[in-house]
Amino acid sequence: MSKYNPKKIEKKIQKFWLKNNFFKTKVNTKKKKYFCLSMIPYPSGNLHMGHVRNYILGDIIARYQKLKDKNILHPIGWDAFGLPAENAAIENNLNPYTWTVKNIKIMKKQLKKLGISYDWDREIKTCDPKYYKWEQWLFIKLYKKKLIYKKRKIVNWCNKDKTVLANEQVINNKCWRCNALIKKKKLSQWFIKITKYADKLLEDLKYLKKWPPKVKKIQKNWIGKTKGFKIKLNIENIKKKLYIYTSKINILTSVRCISISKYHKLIRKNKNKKKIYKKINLLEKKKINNIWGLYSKINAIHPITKTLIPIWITNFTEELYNNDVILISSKYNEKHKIFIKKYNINKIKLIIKNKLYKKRKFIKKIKKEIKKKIILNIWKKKKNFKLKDWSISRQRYWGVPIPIVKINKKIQTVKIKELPIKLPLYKKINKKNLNPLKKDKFWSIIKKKNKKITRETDTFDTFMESSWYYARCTSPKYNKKIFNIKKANYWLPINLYIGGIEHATMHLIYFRFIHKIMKDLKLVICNEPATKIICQGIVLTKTFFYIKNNKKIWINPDKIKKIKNKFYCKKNKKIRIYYAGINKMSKSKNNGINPNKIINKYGADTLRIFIIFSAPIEQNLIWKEKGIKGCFRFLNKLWNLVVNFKNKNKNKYIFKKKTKTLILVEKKIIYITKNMNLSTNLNSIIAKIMEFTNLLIKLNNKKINFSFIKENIKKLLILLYPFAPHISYYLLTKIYHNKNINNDLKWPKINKDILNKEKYINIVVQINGKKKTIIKIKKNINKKILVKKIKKLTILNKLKIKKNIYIKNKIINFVTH
RNA sequence: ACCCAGAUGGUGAAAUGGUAGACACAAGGGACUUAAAAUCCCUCGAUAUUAAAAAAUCAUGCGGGUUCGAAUCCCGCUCUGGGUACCA
Repeated sequence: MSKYNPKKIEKKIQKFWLKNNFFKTKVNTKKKKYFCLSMIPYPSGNLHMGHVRNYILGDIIARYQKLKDKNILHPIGWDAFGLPAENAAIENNLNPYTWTVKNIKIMKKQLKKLGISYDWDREIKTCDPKYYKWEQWLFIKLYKKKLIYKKRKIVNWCNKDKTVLANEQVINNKCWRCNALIKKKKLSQWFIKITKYADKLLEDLKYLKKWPPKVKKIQKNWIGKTKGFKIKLNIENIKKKLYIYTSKINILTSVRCISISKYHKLIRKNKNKKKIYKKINLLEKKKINNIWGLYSKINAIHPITKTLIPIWITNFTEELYNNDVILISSKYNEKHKIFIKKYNINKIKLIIKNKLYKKRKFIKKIKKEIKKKIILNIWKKKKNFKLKDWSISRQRYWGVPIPIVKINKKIQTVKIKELPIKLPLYKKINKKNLNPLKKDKFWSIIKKKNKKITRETDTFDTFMESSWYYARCTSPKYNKKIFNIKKANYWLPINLYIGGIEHATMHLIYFRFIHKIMKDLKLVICNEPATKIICQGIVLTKTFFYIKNNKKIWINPDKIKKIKNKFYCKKNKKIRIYYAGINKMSKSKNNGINPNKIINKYGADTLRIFIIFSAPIEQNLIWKEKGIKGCFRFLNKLWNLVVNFKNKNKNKYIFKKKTKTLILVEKKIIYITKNMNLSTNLNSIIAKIMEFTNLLIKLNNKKINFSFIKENIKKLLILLYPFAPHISYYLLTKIYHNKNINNDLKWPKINKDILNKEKYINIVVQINGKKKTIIKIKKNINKKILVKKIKKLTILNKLKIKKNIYIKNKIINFVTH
């Protein structure tokens, strides 16, 4: 053994693990189970540091739980459908399949290099017909349960991606993926009734005790439950009724008008429809962002005063959100106030049933009437949710075909026998034809016995695939059913699910929802898919671009050099580089830092330690390579410690029991174990392991008891094993003189008795809460003796002590005031 | 606007009512070396005092409060980040 050469040993150890099926998922019925899952990646090209953080964290916990002697399920897969593949395919003249498969290959290699403990035989690819067959199956089941419907609705439309987006996928009125402004469009779409589960999704949040409170709060707000009243209003001169939901019923005392969307029935079925739409068009053209309204010339009748309330068409009431009918008053909402002022809408007349009142009495009277109606059960309280049904169809090619056919204009699901409906693979896809399925008449039109059958050419939202994969992971090759129910119920719920906070309202809601559906279909037993979640922070880095043909072109920070506060491209200094601030690492901004560079230079273990040590896991991390040397140095020190120790002659060591050191070590192990169980403070755990290493190096130089140090080196290497598995495993094999140390890989047991051996202890002496000195004294000493001893010290001279407070074995505070 | 989280050295950060700055990075000094790298040792929040050591005072965004004792709890403010954005 000589110098620490990570490249060599990591390769060697990885090969050994693979050869010996080290990470094969096994079930030993005597042991507990642990299902550790990191959200599967989208195969975008290269792994970047954001991925690395996610998968390393999962690996640390999975390896730790294995040391705790549990059955481990730690699977991986690829969320392989989606738009970027299509866009990249168009750009590179490939097909999405080839592009995706190529990327999976690259990223798989990188994950292997990081030494993540996956059972690769269980890998899942969502673009595999054997996988999505069961998604189509599930869809048909839901269709039959009447949880699926097709409807023309206002939807969010991204003009750049040419597709529909769910509400959850719209961020600041922009597309979550490409950041283009969203347009509202009326389109026929497939929906899944997530609203039917809204109450359950909200209620069950309280059982998720190990979920980050932040995620729960975001979900709660997103579901947005309110309790209010749905009231029926008559309309002047028209037989139709108008239903209004409001959570503040007292708004009836100050209502000025009613606002409806331009698509409301009253407008769509109006005689003057054409005229009205013409006017609306003019208004819309004028100023897009301004509030506008148009009086519909229809009036509703106030349910209590019986006076008329004008109905306005406005641009801030849309069917897409909650109701498309709302009561407008200046009292509750700033926007409404502005609207009322702008159009000078009159106050409500102080008349009830033709009787004039003074303002105060008028309000009192209305409130009384409202109460009456509630007590008489004429107006009933109703729940209302902000959550809307999930639109699951997309007008793009690279996704799961929706298993629907039209037979003579009648919509039907495909027969289960016929599944999977495979997505045809084309050599190329054309920029002008973004949904080639539509034009592929071989695929979309089937002729059977004079019947003309046409297929649905929309595909699923890719969030469908990621909503149930975790259950499939329990039996990825099972082909009789969606998954092996026995196995799913053994492994579920997920013990730890790891992913980014950005999924709080998207994936993490869909995934809970689909789980609840699967529970109702009796496919799973447990109530929630995951008992614990960690949302790791985002990895950020500097972002740069240059301009070519009036287009922003993002350039990787690796290719940039800073000279005198100006940025230059390393290859071509003439190109003007613009700095775009610090952003999330992503393919779209070309600012992903490839881990390969660091692995090649320092090894995977150093990278693993560094990314965990740099910041608390929930916190965002601005990528800086500066600290990485320190982590490499630490592993080198460890290496040298073991090498030096092994090369030394046993006989030189003096036998001496070191209780003090034992206590120090035990305290560290207790701290580390406690935090490993909670998966918290991982950065501090590394700090503790560093301290432990430094301690052993010191002791080794002092030539203390050979076997004592040997035992502690073993402990140290095991504690480090989840974080830096290669070097730890390698050094352990050297210590044990055995290549297969499987049986010795066990987390050290805590021995609290050692702590009782502690005889002397440090006590902090304070005056008025400020530290003055520290004294070493016998543990559990009597307070009176302690005070006597301290009074001998000069610090208390000339002070009038009024009282003292003693915290046992910790602190004594003398108070003078 | 509303809701949530946060603000600690030159930097990443420890400390969840009890010794503020653990563990690292960077920096400076020294040893080894022809030199570099690597390694090892020392200094490292601020202030003034001292030959030096020890000790002292001030420091956790700002202003108050509770407490023997506050980075931590409470009230008010400033800034930063995140969520929501019409149904009030």
